[in-house]
Amino acid sequence: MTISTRGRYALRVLIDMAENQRDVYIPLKDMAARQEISEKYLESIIKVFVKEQIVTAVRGKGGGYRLSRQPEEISVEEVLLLTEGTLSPVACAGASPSCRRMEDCRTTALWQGLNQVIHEYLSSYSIRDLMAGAGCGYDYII
Amino acid sequence: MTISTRGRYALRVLIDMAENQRDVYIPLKDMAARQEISEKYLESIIKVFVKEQIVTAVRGKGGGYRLSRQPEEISVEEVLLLTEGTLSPVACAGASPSCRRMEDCRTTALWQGLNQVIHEYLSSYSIRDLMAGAGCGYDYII
DNA sequence: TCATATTCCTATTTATTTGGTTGGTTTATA
DNA sequence: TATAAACCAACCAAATAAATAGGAATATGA
Repeated sequence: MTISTRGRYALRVLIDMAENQRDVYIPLKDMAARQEISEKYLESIIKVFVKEQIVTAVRGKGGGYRLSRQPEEISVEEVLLLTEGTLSPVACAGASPSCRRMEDCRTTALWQGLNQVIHEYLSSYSIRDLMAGAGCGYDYII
Repeated sequence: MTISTRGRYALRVLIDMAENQRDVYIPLKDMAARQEISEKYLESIIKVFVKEQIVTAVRGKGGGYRLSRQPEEISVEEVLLLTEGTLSPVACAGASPSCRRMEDCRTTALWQGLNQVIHEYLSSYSIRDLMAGAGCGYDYII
């Protein structure tokens, strides 16, 4: 039951983009250095966000990446769904449950409930909430 | 972010034990057949519950397994912790967080919060709650 | 114009975890 | 004393995660 490096790195790099957003594009290289993540690996992670138009990319010298939306318009759940595929802890509580034991399974509702609390929690946070200085006097949400 | 078959099978077999508990011991074979799980694999899963004295085992002919405690005294969280090792979705929110980036990491609190909601949810359910006929008029919790 | 800096693309590699299987030994009972 | 049960220690195969490699396309600015 873990969130993979892909998801964690994705979040970190989107926060990095949000915090360093000026009117320029930020080269992957810079973010990889700041976040101490391999450039090539990060590249493969960021790809899907470009495709989903959460991030805008510009090629060539002077190019780089920037967020296409405001940080508060990007939810943590959305980010993790794109990297992890699903956030459901078990297949039977996911988008298309399929298990021939479901009918007399005692645990289906348990998993669906777990799914629900995870969904509620993760959808309640945006990239903005994770940026330095956000919320409640701490640097972090509490 | 998934609960492995080990955890799911463990829950199912403990529920099976609870539902079929008379004054006799239940052979692994019977439960494996009812739950459609390989005997040998189930054996390797059940081992830890015997060790932790959640289940009592009796060897030899006429032997088998039974719960050592009442179903309401066994929480779902406890069961899953024993099979999954940890329920923390990321290492930095687990029992012994260790990441040299923690100090200026923006996501630590997010993961700790997620950990917390999962903990609260899973610790609120016992094996009893998952048995057929438990709670609220449905066969399942809702 | 052309070296340089960037993203984009496809494939390959390596490590780890998951989900088992094999082949027994030991223990108790009817 | 045959049989049915739990116990034990390896081993294995497939899938997934976590990168790495090597370049092609594209834009800039010196």
